[in-house]
Amino acid sequence: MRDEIQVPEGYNPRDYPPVAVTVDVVTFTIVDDLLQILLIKRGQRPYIGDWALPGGFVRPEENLEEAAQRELHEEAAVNAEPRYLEQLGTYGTPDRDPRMRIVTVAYWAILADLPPPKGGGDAVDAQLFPVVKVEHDALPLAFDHIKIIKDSVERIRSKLEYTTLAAKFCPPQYTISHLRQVYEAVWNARVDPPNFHRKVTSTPDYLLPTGHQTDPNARGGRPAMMYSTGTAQYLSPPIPRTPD
Amino acid sequence: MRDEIQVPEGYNPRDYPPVAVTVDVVTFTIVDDLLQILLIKRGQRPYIGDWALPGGFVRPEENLEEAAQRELHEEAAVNAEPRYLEQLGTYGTPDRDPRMRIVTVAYWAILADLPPPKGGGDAVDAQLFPVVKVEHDALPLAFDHIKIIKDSVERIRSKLEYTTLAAKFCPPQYTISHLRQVYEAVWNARVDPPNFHRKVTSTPDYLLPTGHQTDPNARGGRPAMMYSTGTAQYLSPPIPRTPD
DNA sequence: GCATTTATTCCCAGGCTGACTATATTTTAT
DNA sequence: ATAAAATATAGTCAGCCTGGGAATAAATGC
Repeated sequence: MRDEIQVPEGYNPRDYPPVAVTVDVVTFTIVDDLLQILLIKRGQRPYIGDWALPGGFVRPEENLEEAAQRELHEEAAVNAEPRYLEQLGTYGTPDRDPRMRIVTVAYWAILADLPPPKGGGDAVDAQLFPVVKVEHDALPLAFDHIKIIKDSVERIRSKLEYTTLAAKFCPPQYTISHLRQVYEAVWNARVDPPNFHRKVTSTPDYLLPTGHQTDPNARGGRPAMMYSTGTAQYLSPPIPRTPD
Repeated sequence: MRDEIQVPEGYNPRDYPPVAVTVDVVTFTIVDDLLQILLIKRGQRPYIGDWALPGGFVRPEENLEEAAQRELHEEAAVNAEPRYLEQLGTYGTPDRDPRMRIVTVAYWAILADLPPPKGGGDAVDAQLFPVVKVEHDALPLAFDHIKIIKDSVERIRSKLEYTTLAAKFCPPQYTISHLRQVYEAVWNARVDPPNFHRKVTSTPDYLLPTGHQTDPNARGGRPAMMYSTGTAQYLSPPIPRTPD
């Protein structure tokens, strides 16, 4: 009961079903205390004029992850290296692209301090959108990208519970309040400052005191200690979202 | 700065890089109180004679998940439907297959009561191997399948901490001891019976008392209550693995 | 100075946890 | 039949952890 398409020993490398492989990237950043994602406006059919995730074909000699990074640079005109890049999952419903069978490997990335919405000089029409708006289906999105986005949002929200990834949104030195604002933006919920302070400082090798104080951007209030990020990858114990 | 391989509006559907898409499936079952996975012996080059995950090309009209199920049936001669099937991740290093660029979408499945090692009458040489042996690199494995297997083992071990998936290994009615043995097999560690009992019964809508008692397979000891599986998907609270 | 703001430390009652003991109910050994 | 062993399940308890808040520290704005 062998697979009919099973490849015999001396097979012709073209004897495989015509399927194309692309990558798409959900890029998260925090602007105006809101979790936002980067989308580009489609300039061609199908879904012309709709918003889509940056993405494109995987080239013959590159890794999937390399392809994701490249598309981030080329399609979204992002200069900075992503602070974090992780595979989300693969979406391959046969009719997800009307042109042909396309299987896309989705990635999600954390990019801090994304320069103000690109597209200024380039031909690239890239723009940031708050996740809360996209979640609300308030934007025309191409293909099955709404599903990819929703899956990635759930992933990052969940990962903040048990990993130290929130620090990737922060500059090299940051305060615990800054970190807390990351959590509040990603979870779109309030987090109690005293308890948050206790929790993040309880994981060893996570927040390294720099000795420096005084938040330069302070707008009143007691100056905060600044920290840099240690080697810890996981929070112990986790910081659960309140079911709210 | 557009992608050179960017597809123009009236593009030729063949203008995409030659990449093939396959699925591979890691099938978990418990035999002899050990977590085991199903592997098939390769009958052709490359890696002839080595063990590999069941898998094959995705057909033009089928979903990735459908392809995974089909390969489980065809390649591994498994009759039963998997109790659970989940995408693990996609592996696409350019040289992972020496013949051509192959991107494989890996799935993992739970299959209970897998009939004794197949291959009796079929030409399929499929066999179960304890995960502890495979983890120990005690088996010659094809391609990058050792990595896929290790990733899937970590996934299932982790998922037993916070989901009700362990019950998928059990028959329609089962005892809490049976469920505990699933945890012990998957985690390869001892679990304290009284505390386990308290923990699994604390999640609402998880274990439904059937009223029936008497474990038919009992070998001494007080008979246990039998339960069926409710609708709960997640454990609240989770049952953490002890770091050992 | 005094109100306001933010950071950080303390406090505490209640819940939960792991480790353990105790009891119930069966089979197996003698 | 009786004891011993095996298994299931209930109970105990000290210590940890948690969320909620109060208290204190240290700055700015007026």
